[in-house]
Amino acid sequence: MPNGTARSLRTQRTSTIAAVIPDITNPFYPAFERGVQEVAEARGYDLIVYNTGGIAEKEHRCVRSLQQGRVDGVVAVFFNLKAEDLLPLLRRNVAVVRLEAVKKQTDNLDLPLDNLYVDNVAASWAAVEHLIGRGHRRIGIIAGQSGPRQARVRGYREALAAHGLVLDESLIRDGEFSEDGGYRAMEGFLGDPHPPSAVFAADDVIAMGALMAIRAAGLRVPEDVAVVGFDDIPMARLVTPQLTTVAQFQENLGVRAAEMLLERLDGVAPEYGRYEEMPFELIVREST
Amino acid sequence: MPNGTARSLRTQRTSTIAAVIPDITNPFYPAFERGVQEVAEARGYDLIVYNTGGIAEKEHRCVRSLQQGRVDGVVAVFFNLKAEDLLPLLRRNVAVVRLEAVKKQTDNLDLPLDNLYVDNVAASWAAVEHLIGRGHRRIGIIAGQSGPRQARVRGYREALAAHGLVLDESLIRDGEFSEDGGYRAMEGFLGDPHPPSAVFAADDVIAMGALMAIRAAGLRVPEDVAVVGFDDIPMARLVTPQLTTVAQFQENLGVRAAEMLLERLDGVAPEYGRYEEMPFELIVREST
DNA sequence: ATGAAAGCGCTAACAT
DNA sequence: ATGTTAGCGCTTTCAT
Repeated sequence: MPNGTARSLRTQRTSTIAAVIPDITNPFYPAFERGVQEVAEARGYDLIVYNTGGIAEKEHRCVRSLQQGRVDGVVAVFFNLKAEDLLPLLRRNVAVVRLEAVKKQTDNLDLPLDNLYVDNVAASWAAVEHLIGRGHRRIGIIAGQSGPRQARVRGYREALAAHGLVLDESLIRDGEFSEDGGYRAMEGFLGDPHPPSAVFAADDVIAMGALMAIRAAGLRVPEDVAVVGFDDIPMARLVTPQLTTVAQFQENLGVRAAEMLLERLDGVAPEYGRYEEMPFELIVREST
Repeated sequence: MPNGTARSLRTQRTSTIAAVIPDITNPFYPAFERGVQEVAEARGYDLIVYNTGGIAEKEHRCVRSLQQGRVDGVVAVFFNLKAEDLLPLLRRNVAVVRLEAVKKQTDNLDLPLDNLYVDNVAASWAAVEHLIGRGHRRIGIIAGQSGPRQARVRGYREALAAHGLVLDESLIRDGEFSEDGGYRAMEGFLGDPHPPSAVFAADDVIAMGALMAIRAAGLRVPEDVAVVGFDDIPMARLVTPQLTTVAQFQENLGVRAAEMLLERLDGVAPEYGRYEEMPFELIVREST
């Protein structure tokens, strides 16, 4: 049985890739990781996983660790790092594919840095438009705090504007991307003199918390308050009422990201970075 | 920035450990992985993750891959491998900690192989006894197919016997550890002339499927059929009705397993393998 | 075809 | 204290 370390030193290839994600206990990521792993494994690569908590300092530490040459490439979901922060990796010839929430035009056209993204602005727009179509006029958003937050709030704003609805800034609430954050934000809404009749939760975990808060207040979904989520995590169709949400097919995302990475490692990728858009789909269930 | 590969070759240490799990998309494992990672990261170790699908052939392949000396130690949940299958790793001085479903007395007393286990027999016993205490006399089990299946069925049998209930073999159904498996098995029960009034699902994912099948049949939980699960995955308290289940605190499990591994890597573990028992707790919610 | 040897980038031992 | 060197186990080149 040959020694992999020695082989790696000699060949300058580690047969290992890294997945950098915020938090594996957020139900969005297991399927993503599995997607990455499927293709990695099929091609004989091991997978190292980093959890950054979506925290800038840990993301930086992660990049530093990856500079040690322990991996051939990395698939990453960064909430804070910019393309320039990845330069040390690229210079060391470590390939990088990022999962993004929007297409950033200015970012990295001249770097060999690939990007995959779901158009979160359009997706949020679709979610909010669905609510408007159901007759809602007073629609709140529980927005999360980082990562895709900005894109999703923007979709919300644009959808309202497009339909001539006034934007009430008090209808935009922040919370963590956690059930607790969703619960508390929803409690806040329900304590208001004019609570919204529908709420767009920036992810399904937040939506779960919102659902619980609505039930705890003795109200009904969707009759009293309608709820849309984002991500279509496995739980979404298991709760009562089943959650209307925006699917972004996380396993596919992982598969495609890993494929793009391997294409680059195989030297068959274009010289400069690609931006590849991936589909979303509004899944209408019972909560709206 | 020093080259980690060269350093590893020289020092014979990789500063990497592996977590071997069946499937990260089973909601039991993300928290376990995170527990392992917390302590690994705190001690400067990277974490490689393998998904085996609980399949014997992939578990073997995994061991072979780990023999290449890419890791210092491994935390593993094997469904098929025995202690002897791990000998190649131990001989290569790769430390191993297993998560088990029972204490196997005969297995590895003379190997430097550590084990962590939750007493699945006692835990299942507790779940079934709870059902009996609620007045149920005809109790089914949906048992899964591998891994902890055997221990959980044994707890079920022993609890029934201890309370003088006759064991009806037709009340033991297999399914995969999946929502689908649970759904189909529950459908089967409901189609019977004498369906059970309560069902013990061998894990929470199976229980989710059972819940859906009961609802689809127009019946109510717990009035028509009571359901207990196993694991206390995050979903368990989010479904309606909230699921009664046996918690085994998976993040703790991951933390302790990683600690045991690092103790061995630090040379402060006893020469021969340890069996360490971890607690479970029956969490009574609304489904029983 | 088979075999010998150089060297990947480090660290630890040793010599100065 | 500082500098030099051997060698970890492989792969690949080059010589036979």
